[in-house]
Amino acid sequence: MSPELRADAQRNRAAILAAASETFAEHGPKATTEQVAIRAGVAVGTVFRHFPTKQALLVAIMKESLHRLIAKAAESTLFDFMTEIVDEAVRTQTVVAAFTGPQLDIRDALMGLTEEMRRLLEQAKDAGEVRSAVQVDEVMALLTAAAQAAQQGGWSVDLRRRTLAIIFKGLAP
Amino acid sequence: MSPELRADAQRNRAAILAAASETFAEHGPKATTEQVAIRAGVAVGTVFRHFPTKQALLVAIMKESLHRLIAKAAESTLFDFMTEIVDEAVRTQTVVAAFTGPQLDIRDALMGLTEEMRRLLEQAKDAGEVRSAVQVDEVMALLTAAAQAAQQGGWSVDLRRRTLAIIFKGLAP
DNA sequence: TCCAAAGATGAGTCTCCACTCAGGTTGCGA
DNA sequence: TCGCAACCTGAGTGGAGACTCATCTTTGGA
Repeated sequence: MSPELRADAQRNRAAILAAASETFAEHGPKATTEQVAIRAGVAVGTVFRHFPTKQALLVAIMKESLHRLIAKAAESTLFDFMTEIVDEAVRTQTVVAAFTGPQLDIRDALMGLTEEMRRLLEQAKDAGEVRSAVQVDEVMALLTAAAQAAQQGGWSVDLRRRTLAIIFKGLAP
Repeated sequence: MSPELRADAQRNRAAILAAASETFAEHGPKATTEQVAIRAGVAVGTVFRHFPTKQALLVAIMKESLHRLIAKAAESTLFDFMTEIVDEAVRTQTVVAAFTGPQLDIRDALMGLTEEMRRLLEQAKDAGEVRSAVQVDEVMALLTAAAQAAQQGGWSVDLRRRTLAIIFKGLAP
């Protein structure tokens, strides 16, 4: 589909993605393009050759974050998965940014995450761990709220566990 | 304490505070100083004469927001108060900004809010509406999380009610 | 090996915004 | 009423950060 990239271009693109992933995870979306370029061992112009805008690069990273999460959902349970996502949000700022991102591509990935949540939710209901009246949007709302606040408020592991415990009790029958 | 302001200066200061309150409530902390100045019918220089930095002005507004909330706590119950705060957060962006603000002055006001929450929490425990094991920091964490997410996610009234209902159930005995 | 096209470079442009200050205006005490 | 200190004004300064592009370098097919 894409007209083959030259070898050096491929190398640089990979380096930029890796660097952006780390940089945005660490400093959030407000990290500069130059920070990414330096970390990738490349000039700013090169970053813009591969990604037309900083936003486009960010979106690529956020999608990657979400897809990594979605992949983990397969072999998990609702409560474990929610815990994992909140923990991941504290680790990498990109996750929370993705939850708030208005970009179309991200909306799609978020929809994918929602689908997985729906599946885990049904599973939890069948196991009698969650009230049958609970809806997915409520679970997603609670999840994004906890993830966002945990990250921005610098919640300790302990506080995260206790807060989630209250939420889980709220979901239980 | 302060050396009397001239009449016009007093008028302008009041206009600036009112304008800033509306502007920041509407557009959040990223609103520009010039937007505030225009709304106050004043030149930018005047804004900076009354408040040394934009941050200082923002802090003044955020403190005001918090104190207004604290005042309402007196004649409310825990669950009603939490609902009210989340609703207010959706209305005025300043509230959420205050929850995340690292400024010292705000930390003080937040402490005041925490004290009120502690009081309402004890009251709710006595009424048998909340488990005695629940701690204030957990309640504050859940509150800020819901407020922040509701505001940034544009939660509908309905979703806010349903989400809070789950949290309340999680707090109940 | 050679060279044209693809790619890389990084100083420079552009835009936005907080903040300043020289010069004009106004309130108010004497 | 006068005079001046307190105020106000808004064009200008400085810095940050996204993005560009003329110029140089590298790749890979002939």
